Amino acid sequence: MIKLTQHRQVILDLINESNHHWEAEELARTLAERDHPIGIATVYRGLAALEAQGLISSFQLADRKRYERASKAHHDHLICTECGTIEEFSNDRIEQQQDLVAKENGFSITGHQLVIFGVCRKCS
Amino acid sequence: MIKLTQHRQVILDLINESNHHWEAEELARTLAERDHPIGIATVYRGLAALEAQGLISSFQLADRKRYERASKAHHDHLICTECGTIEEFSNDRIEQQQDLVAKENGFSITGHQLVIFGVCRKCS
DNA sequence: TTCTATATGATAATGACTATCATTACTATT
DNA sequence: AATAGTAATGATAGTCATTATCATATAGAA
Repeated sequence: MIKLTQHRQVILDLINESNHHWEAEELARTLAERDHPIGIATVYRGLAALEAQGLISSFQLADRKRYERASKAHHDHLICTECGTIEEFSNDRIEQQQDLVAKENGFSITGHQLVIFGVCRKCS
Repeated sequence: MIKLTQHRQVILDLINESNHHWEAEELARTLAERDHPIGIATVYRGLAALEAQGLISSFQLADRKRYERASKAHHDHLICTECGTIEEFSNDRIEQQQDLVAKENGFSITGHQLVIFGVCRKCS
């Protein structure tokens, strides 16, 4: 049984403070800055445990994982290729078409990852 | 100026032989089996060069990149979480909605990555 | 208090990928 | 044919995100 230990609670609280998309190393650094250092291996294990319990979500961006609150409504991401800004969006038509595509291909859908890349307003 | 050297041509030919989604190490191994060993660093550099020239495309799946022919029509991927099968699909409505979502958020779209996860027909 | 199970931290290890550098290959020029 | 310049190559060291290992600490049940 996966425990929600104090360390994990602290990680979860930090993630739940905002809509930020956290990298593991970023979390470890921020916790250290707040006088709550947690070993990087413990952060990784904690993130895995929290995700397994459905308390946070993650998505892969290039070669590293980003973590965010699971309590947000389902959404996908827009990423600016200039400044790295991540914005969220939700689009029911896309969701419906994804379900349709899965069915048409004989797949029983379990999830998806959609990232749209572009240049944001500020970087244009 | 990026050259299309013999090594790179061999890599390109292998990728163009099929619709397969190749990992770098897989390419190196297959070339070695065909008595055409290419150093892994050379494979990586070759893949980067071929992609820069628009001759192949890639997408990131978990912690590693997959490479495929660029001559395919644009498509996205369905991946079976049981057996790992990758299938391709194209859906104009999703493409259109992505453009709309980008515009609505003030983004000038440059690309996207969409992966739908599920369980395929065979693994149900 | 004791015992058991799990978490933790530090660090070594892993694996995908890249940098370095001596050497080789390619191509243009003479 | 020889030479020069440029880039590619291969081997391997290095980088970095992540995980495995192991000694120790902690939590909770009995």
